[in-house]
Amino acid sequence: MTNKYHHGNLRNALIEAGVEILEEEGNNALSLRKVARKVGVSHAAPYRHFENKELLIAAIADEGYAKLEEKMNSVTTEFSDDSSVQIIELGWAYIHFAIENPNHLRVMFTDFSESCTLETGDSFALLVNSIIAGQEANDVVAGDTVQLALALWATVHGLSTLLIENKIPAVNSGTVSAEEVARASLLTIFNGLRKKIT
Amino acid sequence: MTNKYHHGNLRNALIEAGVEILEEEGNNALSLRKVARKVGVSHAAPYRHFENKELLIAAIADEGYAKLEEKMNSVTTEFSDDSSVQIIELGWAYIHFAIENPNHLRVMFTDFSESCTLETGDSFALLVNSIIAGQEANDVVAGDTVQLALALWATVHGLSTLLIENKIPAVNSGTVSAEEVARASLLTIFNGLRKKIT
DNA sequence: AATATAATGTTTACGGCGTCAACACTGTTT
DNA sequence: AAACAGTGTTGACGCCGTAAACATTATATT
Repeated sequence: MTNKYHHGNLRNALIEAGVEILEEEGNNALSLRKVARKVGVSHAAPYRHFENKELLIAAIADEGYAKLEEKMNSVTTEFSDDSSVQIIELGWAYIHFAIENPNHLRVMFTDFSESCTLETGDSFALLVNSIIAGQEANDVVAGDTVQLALALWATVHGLSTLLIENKIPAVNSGTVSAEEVARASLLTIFNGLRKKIT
Repeated sequence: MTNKYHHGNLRNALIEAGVEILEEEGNNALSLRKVARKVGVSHAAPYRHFENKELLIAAIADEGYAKLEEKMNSVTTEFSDDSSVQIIELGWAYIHFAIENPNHLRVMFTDFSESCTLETGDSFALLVNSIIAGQEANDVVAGDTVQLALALWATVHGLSTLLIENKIPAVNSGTVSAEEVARASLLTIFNGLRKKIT
């Protein structure tokens, strides 16, 4: 075990090293050889655990989905008493994750593996449940819940990518913060989906 | 111009070849050397016109912004008599462009050059103007017009990326078409921004 | 028109990359 | 104890981005 010809947990070590390189040096710097070097293993060793580079990246993406889901889970319980607040905070959690881990999010949504989708995972279910709760509380408008969730997800995801790709000039120039833009947009969209309380 | 030297219009030829490789073989296949080969020029020739690969890609991205803007321009005039329809069709034009040129859109929003943003270009202005028209027609809710436009843009952009990255299972499985999902989501969001006419 | 100069293209070279095949070590099964 | 499957190493291949030195041609200067 301590003799390092056989590493022991190489697969996980490679994923972890990959995540670190991704976050510290960016997408372009992520190479199989660099990951191997970081773990202290020969350049071909990763091939015993990943058929090719794309599959290592897919595993890194999975790590991201898990991290995001964990975060959204904790937000769900934290704001469980008000479904409207919960929906907004779920959106902000997603965007905040993107801002803090831009390269990780990019990988999660650049990967070809169609198996990895948020909608098939549990994170999307959290959003759907929040909306159902909102509808039951007679606050969120009636309608196809999944359709509402998909539209909201698109908004949240769009804000995330626009922010991390620096496509919003007002944020780039420092006029407003990313969070301000994100929350304002979320409220703009979400208020339209609420029953007007006049 | 001073472009008629050895090859002729090499700079533009490189961009055009790059766009073709991008659309036919995908992002990963786009290399400076392949572009040079396609144009029939030595592998170092591109360096007389682009300082590095990233700048060629930036030029390709600019090409995409121009194409998208052209499309949105024609939609604007085509649906100039109804601002609500106009807004929806602008959104659909954007998403349709993404679906037809997924790799091009990816490049437009993966590029680091912060100079290229839709909001500083004319396309965003088209959307803003449509919303102003909607507000003047007393159909779209009052409020910060740019804020409304940004939120709508985020939704449209989010739908575009989710669709081209195959992140919507119902579309992947063929249950519904991309256009159906896109239009339904657009209407869901947009109806919330309209004054309720009951 | 002759020549100088700047613009453009080529060749050669370097190190990094993804991947493969052949080989080496190790833990497990027989 | 021997065979085997799993895991890691070494070396090789061709492709890549990039840089330097060189070659050619268009334009400017005389």
